[in-house]
Amino acid sequence: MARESTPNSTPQIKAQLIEAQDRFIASWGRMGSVWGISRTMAEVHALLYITGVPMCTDEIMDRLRVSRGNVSMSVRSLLEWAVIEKVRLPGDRKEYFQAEQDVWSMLRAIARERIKREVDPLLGALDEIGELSPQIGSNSPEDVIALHHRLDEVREGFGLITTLTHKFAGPRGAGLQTAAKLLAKAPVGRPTKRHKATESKRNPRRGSRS
Amino acid sequence: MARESTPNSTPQIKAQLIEAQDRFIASWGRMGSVWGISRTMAEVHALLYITGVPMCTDEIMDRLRVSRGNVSMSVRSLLEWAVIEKVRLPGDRKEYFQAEQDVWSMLRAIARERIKREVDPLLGALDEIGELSPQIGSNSPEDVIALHHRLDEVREGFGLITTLTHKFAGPRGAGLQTAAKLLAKAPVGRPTKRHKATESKRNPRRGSRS
DNA sequence: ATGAGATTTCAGAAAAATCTGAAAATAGAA
DNA sequence: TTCTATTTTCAGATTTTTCTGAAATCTCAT
Repeated sequence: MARESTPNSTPQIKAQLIEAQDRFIASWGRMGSVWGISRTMAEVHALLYITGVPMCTDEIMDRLRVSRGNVSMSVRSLLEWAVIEKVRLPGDRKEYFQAEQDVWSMLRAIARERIKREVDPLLGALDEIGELSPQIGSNSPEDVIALHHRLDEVREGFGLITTLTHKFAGPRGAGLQTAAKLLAKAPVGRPTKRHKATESKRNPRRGSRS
Repeated sequence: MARESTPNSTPQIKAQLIEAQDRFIASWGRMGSVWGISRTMAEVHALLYITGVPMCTDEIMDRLRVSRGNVSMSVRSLLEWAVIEKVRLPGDRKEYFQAEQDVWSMLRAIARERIKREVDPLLGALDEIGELSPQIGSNSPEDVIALHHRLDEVREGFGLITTLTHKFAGPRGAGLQTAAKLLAKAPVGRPTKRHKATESKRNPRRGSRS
């Protein structure tokens, strides 16, 4: 039950531990920016996850060397993502935060959020565009038909992805993990015969320029 | 075979068509920034995909209103992603570009690239961190054990994801589509019983504060 | 209610990403 | 090879995102 420190902890080991944590935090933070979340937000999450210790705003500020405002906003987003939660310690007025400790729940949260922010808006836009574009009649010009065809394909592809995400990446449940294991065993589909340029046979350039 | 224009195309319809294309391009471009690729790169791809027409640098510049340098760099990235390809028209010195027309191939490319840029570096870092951190002995302090445990969990989770991606998102083949359909049918896993705070029983704060 | 401590907000500062434009490099035709 | 259309490169400009810090707001024990 860890008191002043943990058993057997030499200062030497403690330093290595912190070094390792910092490296993890840095890597996770770097990824964060690639995921479209701020570096700090990712770092706060990494810190809470890798240490497993609930921390308050000041502790996070000190450890990551970032401003109070930044921590406040990052924490709020993480709470929305549901990958950390508030903890109150009796007799302490501060709020502490602790990370969800199950990796899969974390991965599900990431998947969910990304779909929400990336795919849903696209699907919405696709619907609007479909309505707005010239409707298909008995003898529409071929480029109008092609447009609808492509819009439909994109909608179908991303639609399927959204459905799957809702199915497997709910905030609770072993969905993602199940899916992953299922797929790991499944045989992979045979390559399709290459059909480049499904649409533009030969080269449909020339004309239809301006 | 479309000559001066397409059959039945009134100027009215043509305008609507272009309007719809532009909206698609704009949406795709917006998504691009969320995917960590530049807006222009996404727009170039959208333009080539939605029109289906091979275009040269100047045509892309004119349609998207961006600089030559920007188009050049975007096109290069798209070629690396393998979602567009070069086309040469005999008797024309310019290079034309045309988009892969199969949505799934496009989705696979996106998945592949994201894994390469986001997950692979993380896995590399995790290995390094594992070596660098205090090694586990017969009676290591509990926080060192916990660190290794968490590093392993993360590595395992993302490792599985990488494996799946390599399996299902190769540049050829119907892998992703197969996987998606497979999953769409599969029964979803039963929710796990909630086990919050797996790690920190009670509240392991106090002490170990430094 | 009061007030000390804690959190949120947000305008402006700082940093990062993206884009431009023109010079340099390249590549095809003759 | 030479000439020229085309492409690439990259320093600096622009735009976007993120961060800071302090004032405003909130909240809870008394």
